[in-house]
Amino acid sequence: MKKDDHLFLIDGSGFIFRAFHALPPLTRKSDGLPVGAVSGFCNMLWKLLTQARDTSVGVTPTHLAVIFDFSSQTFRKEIYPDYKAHRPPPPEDLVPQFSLIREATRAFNLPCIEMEGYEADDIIATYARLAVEAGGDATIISSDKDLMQLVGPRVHMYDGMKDRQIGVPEVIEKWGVPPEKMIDLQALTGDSVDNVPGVPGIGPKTAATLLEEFGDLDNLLANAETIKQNKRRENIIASRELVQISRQLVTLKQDCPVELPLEALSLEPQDGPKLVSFLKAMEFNSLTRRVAEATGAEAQAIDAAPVDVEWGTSAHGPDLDPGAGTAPAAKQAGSADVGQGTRPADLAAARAARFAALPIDRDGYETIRDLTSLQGWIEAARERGLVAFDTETTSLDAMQAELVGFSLALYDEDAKDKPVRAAYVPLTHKSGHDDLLGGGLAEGQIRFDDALAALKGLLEDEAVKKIAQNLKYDYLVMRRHGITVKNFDDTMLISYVLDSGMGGHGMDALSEKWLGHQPIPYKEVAGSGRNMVTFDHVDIARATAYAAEDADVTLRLWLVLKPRLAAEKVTSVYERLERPLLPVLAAMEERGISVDRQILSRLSGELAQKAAALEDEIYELAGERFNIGSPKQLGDILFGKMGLPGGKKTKSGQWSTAVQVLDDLAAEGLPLPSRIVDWRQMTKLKSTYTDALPGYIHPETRRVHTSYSLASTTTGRLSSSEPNLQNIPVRTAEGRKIRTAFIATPGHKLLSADYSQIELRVLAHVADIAQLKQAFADGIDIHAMTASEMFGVPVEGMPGEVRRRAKAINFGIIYGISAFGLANQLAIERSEAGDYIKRYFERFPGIRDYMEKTKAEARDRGYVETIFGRRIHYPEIKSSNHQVRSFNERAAINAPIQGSAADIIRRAMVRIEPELAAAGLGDSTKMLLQVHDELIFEVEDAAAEKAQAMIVDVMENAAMPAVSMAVPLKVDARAAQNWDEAH
DNA sequence: ACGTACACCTA
DNA sequence: GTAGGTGTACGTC
Repeated sequence: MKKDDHLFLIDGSGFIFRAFHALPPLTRKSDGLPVGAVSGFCNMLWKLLTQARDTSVGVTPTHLAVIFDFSSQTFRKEIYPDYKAHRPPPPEDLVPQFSLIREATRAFNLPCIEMEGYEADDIIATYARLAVEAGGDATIISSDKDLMQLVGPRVHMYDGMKDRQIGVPEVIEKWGVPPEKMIDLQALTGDSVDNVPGVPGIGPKTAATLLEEFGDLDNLLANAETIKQNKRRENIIASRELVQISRQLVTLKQDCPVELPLEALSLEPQDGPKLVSFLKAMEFNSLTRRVAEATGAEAQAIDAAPVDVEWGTSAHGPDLDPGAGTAPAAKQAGSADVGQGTRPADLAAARAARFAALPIDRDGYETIRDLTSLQGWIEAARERGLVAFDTETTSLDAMQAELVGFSLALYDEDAKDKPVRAAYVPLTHKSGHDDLLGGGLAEGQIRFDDALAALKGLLEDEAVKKIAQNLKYDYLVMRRHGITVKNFDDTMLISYVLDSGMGGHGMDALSEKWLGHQPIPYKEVAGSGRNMVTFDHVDIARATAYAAEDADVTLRLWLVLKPRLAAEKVTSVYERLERPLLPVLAAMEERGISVDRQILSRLSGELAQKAAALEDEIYELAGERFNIGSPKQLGDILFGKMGLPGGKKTKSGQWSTAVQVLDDLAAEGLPLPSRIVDWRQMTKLKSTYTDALPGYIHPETRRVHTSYSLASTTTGRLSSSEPNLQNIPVRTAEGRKIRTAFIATPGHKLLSADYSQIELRVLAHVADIAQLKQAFADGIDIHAMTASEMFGVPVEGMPGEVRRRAKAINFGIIYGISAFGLANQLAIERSEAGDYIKRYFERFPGIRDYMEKTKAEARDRGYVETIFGRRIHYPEIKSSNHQVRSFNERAAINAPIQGSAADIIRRAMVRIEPELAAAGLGDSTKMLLQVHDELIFEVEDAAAEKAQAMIVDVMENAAMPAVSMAVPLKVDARAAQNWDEAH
């Protein structure tokens, strides 16, 4: 190679992925072979070979090579085992294209270079260096930022898809640093795709600023102490060592022992017939024609080349099986049950130690493909009386999900090295790919009905304990096939009872926490986004690894967690408040509630008209059109352009346009803020409710089925989602109209029963406040009583404003009051709010004592308790950060109150259905919804009165006999045609 | 496609 | 001041 020679280095691996995602899907016509990326690749190569001078590269190559990754096992994994650890498998349609692209390269008569242990980027770096040393130039065909560190006066990059040259100025423009500092920048920011660690909170912009200021990374790390921003300084200092590793990871190796010398990359003339033969085989007709014309080959006379396609696991291509080799090495095993005593605490500790040490063996999972084997597993489960169970389906929505398969796991106590074995039973996996027929059933699956019949016997067997994670989901799926799971445990609920406040209770989090094991992410099995497939299109071997692992992990979690319930004395919380609620909620979800589409549609139209009219007024008043829904644009108009007073900033420095701010401006008589507040209300109601709710109407049941989460609050409350039916508007008349769309079926009524002031009653009970207890016993207006005590105003003829303030204080107490918060709520000075609180505590010293006692308990034990023994942990209550500590203190004060109320309604919910059934109301009265202190039923007209009395009775006595409340619980109930009138 | 900020609905 | 979920805008991968 000599001066003026020009080497093109094509990043083949990068191109494959980019082409696949950027280009429309293309398949070979005759057999559906996916070839979109191959087509893009061939077109680009041809263009570069024939017209490079006419593109923005502007030169014709004299040398050219296409470089590929060999495998993901490179020297970088030795430096940092997690490097590229989270890579999902390539999309199914891309797999066969890896080998095709290599064949394409050879068909073009070009060197195809890959080296074991090195990434394509390293080889490119090496050849670029060699070319420059030989006096030539190099152009790298790629847009990957990882290669930008190589850019210099003699080395350029070219983005073939955008026809854009990338030189030193372009790198600076995009990243804010010159190419030689790209390594430092990448080390600082890290790379989430390749799993290169960086400094948290530092992105490209911050990194560039820092490098500008300190010159380079070494200098930055040496002088990190001088950085002003607290968080940033701490993060950089804490990440020092990782950043050094990251620098090694992102630095390309320019001295790979390449086999081919530069001379071997010299461009040779095309072998027309060979190339045409390949292109014909790919059925790229227009390119075939162009190449034939240019090379003088007789396209008609040339046969399509035989092409081998590698569909499965290939020696090439990155991480086709990310499951392999990523299982953590066994930790210090220690002998299995040494030290195991008979006490639950010892058992729990020994189990935790044992299973954390025992690696998970995905290769040992079995795929059950015939009924006899399944019956064998079921028999084994019966012998043990214990089996872990998990379903695989087509949807996260249990009401829509189609069963695809299920997995089982069994425990062999005596098998020291392999105590858990697991299997997957595929049922409705599809064969083949997206062909026109949609793919029939894959072979080797048990007939659906036969498998379900066998499974039904097991799941409904009271003598066999079924263990699952988040069983409510599987329970519902099985219910829809006529199976009711009996005798179960749910590891999610066990964890929730044991460790509320200590992090999530999902399987991945629990597995990581207790087993030190990361289960295969769902994304890696089914893909994500545009490429996601439903589970029935996952290859059965992969599905087995994923599904059986879930059952395996669930069983291990149960073995670790279950003994802790007794050891930590919270068994009754689990057995009385959690486990029995699961079937109750499943039934409520399965029933759903009837929502009138027409009412919502009419409301939506009304809201749209009102919003449109307001929009016109707003644009007129503002003097220009803008996006009213953008707080940023709105803030700029109000406080920038119009210069209105009273602007406050949000914590990110934007103008606040919160309703409080706008209301203040509206109170000054300004029309614009008031229109905006109205517009917000209209569009909120429209988008969140009238437009969204109809989309949740189930196609078959024609009802709306929310999903309740039993374990996503810290306090014991439920949460509702998809849709959230716990936040349907009620405060304003406009909003309440939405509730009129929730209706009873003909011949029925909706019955709403809600606890009156339940949290204040709980407070009166737990804090033992004489005046409060007396007031509730006498049925006095509690807020008026509070106001009377505090301000010495008689209850008779009390001004509304006085009562409103007392009410805000009462709520404040429940929320762990602060002067800051109360001042905000009442729009008064902080000092005035402080005075109120002081006066309140003078009148109700017992409340102050209770709060101090609760905080001390949280500090001493790390948790607080509800009156039924539910524990809520506050691991950060001793934080040295004042804000964090105060927040935890307020939450700890609130938790026993909110949580006890939540426990009471849970108890009511568990009891209500058996009571109704015993009274012969089981068929006529159905519980549908729970909204924290309210239960909504659908009841036949004739049964409404009797049901109402019974429901009120159960709810008011729900704390008994576990706790005898020092104040009565009061429940208001009403039945009507819709939820608005019933409430 | 995904995450965060903001705003706002409920108890 | 407690506990949630969702829609929109907007920035980044």
